[in-house]
Amino acid sequence: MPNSFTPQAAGDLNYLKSLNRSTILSTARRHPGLSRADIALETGLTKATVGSVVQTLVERGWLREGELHARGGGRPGRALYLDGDRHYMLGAEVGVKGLRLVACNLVGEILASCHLEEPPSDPVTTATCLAKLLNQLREAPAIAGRRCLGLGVAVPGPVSPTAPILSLAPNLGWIDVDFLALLREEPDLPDGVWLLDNEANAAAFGEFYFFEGMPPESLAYISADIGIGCGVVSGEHFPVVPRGYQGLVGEIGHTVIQPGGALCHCGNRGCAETLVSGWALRESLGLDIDDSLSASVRARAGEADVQALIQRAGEALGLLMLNLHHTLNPSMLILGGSLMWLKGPLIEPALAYFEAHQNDLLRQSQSVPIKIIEDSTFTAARGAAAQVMARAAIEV
Amino acid sequence: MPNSFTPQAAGDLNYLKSLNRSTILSTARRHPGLSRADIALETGLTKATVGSVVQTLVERGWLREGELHARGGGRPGRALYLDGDRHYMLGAEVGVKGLRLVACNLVGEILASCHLEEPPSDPVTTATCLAKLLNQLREAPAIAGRRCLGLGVAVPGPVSPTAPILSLAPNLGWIDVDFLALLREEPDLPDGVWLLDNEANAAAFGEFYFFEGMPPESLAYISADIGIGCGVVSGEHFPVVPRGYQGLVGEIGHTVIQPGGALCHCGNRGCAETLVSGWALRESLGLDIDDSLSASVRARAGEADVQALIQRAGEALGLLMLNLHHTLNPSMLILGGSLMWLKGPLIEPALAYFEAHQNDLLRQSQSVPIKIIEDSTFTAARGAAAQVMARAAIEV
DNA sequence: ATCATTTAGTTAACAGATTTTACTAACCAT
DNA sequence: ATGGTTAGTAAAATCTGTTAACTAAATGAT
Repeated sequence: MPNSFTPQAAGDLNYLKSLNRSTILSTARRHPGLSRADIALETGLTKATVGSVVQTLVERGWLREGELHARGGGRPGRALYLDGDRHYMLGAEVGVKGLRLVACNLVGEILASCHLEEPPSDPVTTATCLAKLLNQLREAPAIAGRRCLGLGVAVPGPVSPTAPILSLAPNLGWIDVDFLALLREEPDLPDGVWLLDNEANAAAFGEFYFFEGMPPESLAYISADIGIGCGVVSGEHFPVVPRGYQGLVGEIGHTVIQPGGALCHCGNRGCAETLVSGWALRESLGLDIDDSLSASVRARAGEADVQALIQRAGEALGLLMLNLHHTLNPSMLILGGSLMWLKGPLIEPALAYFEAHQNDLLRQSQSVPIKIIEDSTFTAARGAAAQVMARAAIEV
Repeated sequence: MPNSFTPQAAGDLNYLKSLNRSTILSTARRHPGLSRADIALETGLTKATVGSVVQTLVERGWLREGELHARGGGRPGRALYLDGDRHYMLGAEVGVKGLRLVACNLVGEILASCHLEEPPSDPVTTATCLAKLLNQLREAPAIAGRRCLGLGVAVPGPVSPTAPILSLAPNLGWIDVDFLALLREEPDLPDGVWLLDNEANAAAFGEFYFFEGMPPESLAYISADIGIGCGVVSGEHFPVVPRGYQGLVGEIGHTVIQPGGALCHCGNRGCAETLVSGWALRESLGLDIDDSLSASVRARAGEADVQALIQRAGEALGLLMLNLHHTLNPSMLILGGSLMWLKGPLIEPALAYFEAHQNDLLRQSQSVPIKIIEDSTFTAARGAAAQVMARAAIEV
């Protein structure tokens, strides 16, 4: 059952209808090609109910009928798929280094995208700029004739769990920004579901929602960028991103892993971010925020202290993964963010540390698959779009 | 909406009925004394629905009518309360140092309790012993005439999220024990809901479910005992304990907070448990597992190195609390477990560390209330009983 | 004391959801 | 072709919460 399906727990017949519609839709999403009868079996609903619900979902452009099943026996079932042709969602990421935008369809394919490599200034200017780019994106031919389900925006900082407000983005210098309100001031933007979420949460959600193949029970997406954060998702039909009381779930960059260590910009010593983050590594290498970290590291790859620095960062990342496993215990780990451009020299020590320090609690059980996203340019933006779809799907 | 309400997401009319009944019951639990009309307002259901549901809940002994409301205006409402007189739940903790048993009623009052201070040996003997004690407990006069809702058992180790099996209890030397199956072999035990859960999870659930006054949005219960673990709960009407993929959520004792530090029994170095746990402190003081830690510490309170040891343990606990806050972000922290007998010398450094290291991410928002349970003898057992009630309540 | 007013709670008719049951559709093996 | 099997649909039945009208019980003004 969904945790975030409706704000209140009690429900009427309308609610029940909507719940079952969403469940059927979700079943079709997670198992493409099932027939009505398969879905009935899978969900526990009757053929009659599934039949009538599927009919409305097809009419409204959420599902499409595919080929006939070819398993012997009686009458073959008609395969059902999410309809990728009649809707789209907008997703955007306001990143420290620029804006990234995507439009994608119900199966997670990116229909059009755009990125502007220019650090955002103040919220108002950024909103205006983003609105302009969004409207440009909507002109893309791949989108023509589709209905827009809404807009999701990912931001580099914790978002209040009770209101769509960015509490703090240290790397942008923004505090308590109601970014969606600013966007609403802009002309010509589409209606629909509007969402704001933390960048790591959005990315995690997207990777989970649009997972190719058998989706994991849960996953954590570690976003290793200027700062380091993490988003968690779990839940079969209605994936839930735990946010915690103040939206700090997954703020692992500020967990202390080296008491008395280097001073962090948060005021504490020994935060994970002092060892592994675009911020700390640039500082150690004497780079500016705009400099390319991976290029510099590659250029100085021969220097022993640079090697040691990256090695230490990798090990810290591995330690974070281990600690994450003992606190959030996801069934899969995904590594993303611009630090992945450092590739092997960072990633290998991280994986090695993680492997080498599996303790009794873990060794018993099967190991945790780890996926690395080398280019996560649009991961968060696409994830924000996925969140829009998930929300829109419960209203249909 | 509940996360653990039913295994499948789709629902029929029966499900809807059960959902609303549970929601009404939960509303009465969380706000004792509301009238039918108040509950209707609170849940969004109509007076008619609430009226009919309340009638059956009163008939079945879950709710009782109380006094008339005294607010001016029209006809006064009739206050409703959970009925503490017609049911009871059994809760038991299989602890490293012995067995603890309680029987409690729907409002969380302990009607009868029992504890045996003798370390459990093998699972079978322990099950036999526990069954005997449970049946003794059921003879208690305070229980006479009540219906038993079931039995919850708390154990000192992770429980598989998919089956009620204790995966690993290092301090008991138990591995993959199906303790409930062993209990089922014993004669004369009552029917009803049977549950097995980790001790910290059970304690956390109980503190949340039977919270006196306005319950927090979520809470984490840190169990500081021989080992150190943590349980998390959140969810208004249907509190959920996240368990993770392998039941390791909250196994914070094995998060590494001092890389290269002392060797832990899990094989790694620098686990939190090497700094703050009954196990590590006893080892440092040269004590046996059966010795009283708090007595020894009090006896040697004058020694500087003992003071320093406890101080360091307290600081490590504070650090754990801080890291917990940045990963699980509960709205309230509860400290329990036998280490709390060390009182001020342990607790004060922990609180001081936690206060002193609030960083920007936290300082913004309101501070986190911390509650200390000095005597948590029956906390986990009562929590297990609470879990039984929660489960039974959705079936009524 | 009586009456209007207000709120609480109940009752009966209603609308809407899923299920049940029966049916038709479509394929395969004999 | 025919029987067996599975997919999907249609109509009746069942059960849910809602709506609307009612009764019940208190307050306060007359």
